Amino acid sequence: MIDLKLLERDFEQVAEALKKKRIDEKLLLKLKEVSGKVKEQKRLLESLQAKQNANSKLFPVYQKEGKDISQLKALLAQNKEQIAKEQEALRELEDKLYAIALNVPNLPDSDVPEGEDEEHNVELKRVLEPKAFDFKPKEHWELDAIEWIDFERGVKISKSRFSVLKNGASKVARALINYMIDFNESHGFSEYTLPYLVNAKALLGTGQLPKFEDDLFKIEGEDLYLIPTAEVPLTNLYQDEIIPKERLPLKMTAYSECFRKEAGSAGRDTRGIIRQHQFSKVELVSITSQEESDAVFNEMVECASDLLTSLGLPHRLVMLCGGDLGFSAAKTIDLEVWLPGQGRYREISSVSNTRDFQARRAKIRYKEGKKNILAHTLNGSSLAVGRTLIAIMENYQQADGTVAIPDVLKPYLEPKVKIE
RNA sequence: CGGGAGAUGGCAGAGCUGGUCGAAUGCGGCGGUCUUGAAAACCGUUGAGGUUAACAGCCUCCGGGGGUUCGAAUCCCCCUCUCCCGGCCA
Repeated sequence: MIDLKLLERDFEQVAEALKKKRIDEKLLLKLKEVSGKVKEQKRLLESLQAKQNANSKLFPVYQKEGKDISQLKALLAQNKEQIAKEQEALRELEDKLYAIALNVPNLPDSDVPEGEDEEHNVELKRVLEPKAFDFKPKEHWELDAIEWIDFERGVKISKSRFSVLKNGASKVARALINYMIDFNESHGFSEYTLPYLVNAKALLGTGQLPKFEDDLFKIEGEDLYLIPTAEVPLTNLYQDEIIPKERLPLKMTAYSECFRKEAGSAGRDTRGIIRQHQFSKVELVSITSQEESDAVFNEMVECASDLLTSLGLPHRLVMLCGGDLGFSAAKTIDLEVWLPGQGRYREISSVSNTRDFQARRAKIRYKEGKKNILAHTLNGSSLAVGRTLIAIMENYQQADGTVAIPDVLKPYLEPKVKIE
């Protein structure tokens, strides 16, 4: 949630920043107005409550003195009625406030480039040269000689956009998960194993709800949803907590399956396993003080980039422009891996700093001296496992249709499995 | 899924015959005295959010929601969660 005090104090700054995310100033004006009304209503209600409290305390005194209390009683009964009325009014205003406020995205950082969509993202750097093939590289779903992915049977037992890995793909995917987690641990992230089902409060905390309910799989009759990313359980581990500052930054990593309805993705990436309803991912989440979030952000980007480099996968870093930035993010750097079959770079990781946006929703704070301060939360895919698998398949494919294995993965595939 | 007990401040744990209770006490934390230093002992301090120039005052919060009352942590109803017993199960 955005800072309503900032909105009140410096409307121009907020409006200017959110222009990058194409948020209409009118909406913000409305928000400011409602926020002001809430405050005013609260003041009114509180003065009535103060009166009620003060007068109620007179009862034991009057009784001791043997005074008549009937008049006082009548007075307070009347006041009570008014309190109920004003309380109802306040509730309505607050509902209105949250209905707007929870749907306003985070403010982009000042260094986020302007732009409509992904066309305007800014490439920061490229790492590793794509290697030259002396044959025409195939796309991953064309490498059918090795029988690594079974699309038809995945659909048969579930529905479209579900698939089955087998043979070498299963082995490599599992090796990747272990490798990534070990890699992250060596960079100071500690490992967690988490629930794949979380409640609405958690999803509200990280910003998936209330606005993006359509993208989530919900369990019927329960207050539970399948997680769209481990970011949700990981970040919310600390919801409603006040963390001593000395314990920051908290750096966490977790493997999980991710589940997304991808309601708006019809027709895109329908072939292969680029875009699935279920996919594996190793995630990074950090909770930091306000001062150190930039430094940790860079560490996370570097961690993901180095991981790709260690796997020998050419990739580039891209700074998202305002229009392409996610709802909760103040700043995002995507890592795009080179897919020779497609002949282009495709997103494989995305690292975001949400500043205090999620922390305000989830009430994640830290204590500095006597003060409680909203933390900064950051998240990033270490790497999406399925897409990494694709990248390995396409970048390491041989002329005969088999796939070589990156050296760093080999220890994770012992005892040797036959990969072909 | 059935039966029983419970949910209070960082933790433990009183209060629950309704009224100066945001809440005793212990532990922990912080500050101090003492000490070469530390421990012990002693003194003080120590929940969160909002309003505000203000750590003055005021309001809200004793799992969540609703009710009774002038007044509720305390009484009533609903929900959720936790623990114990049984059932089922990896």
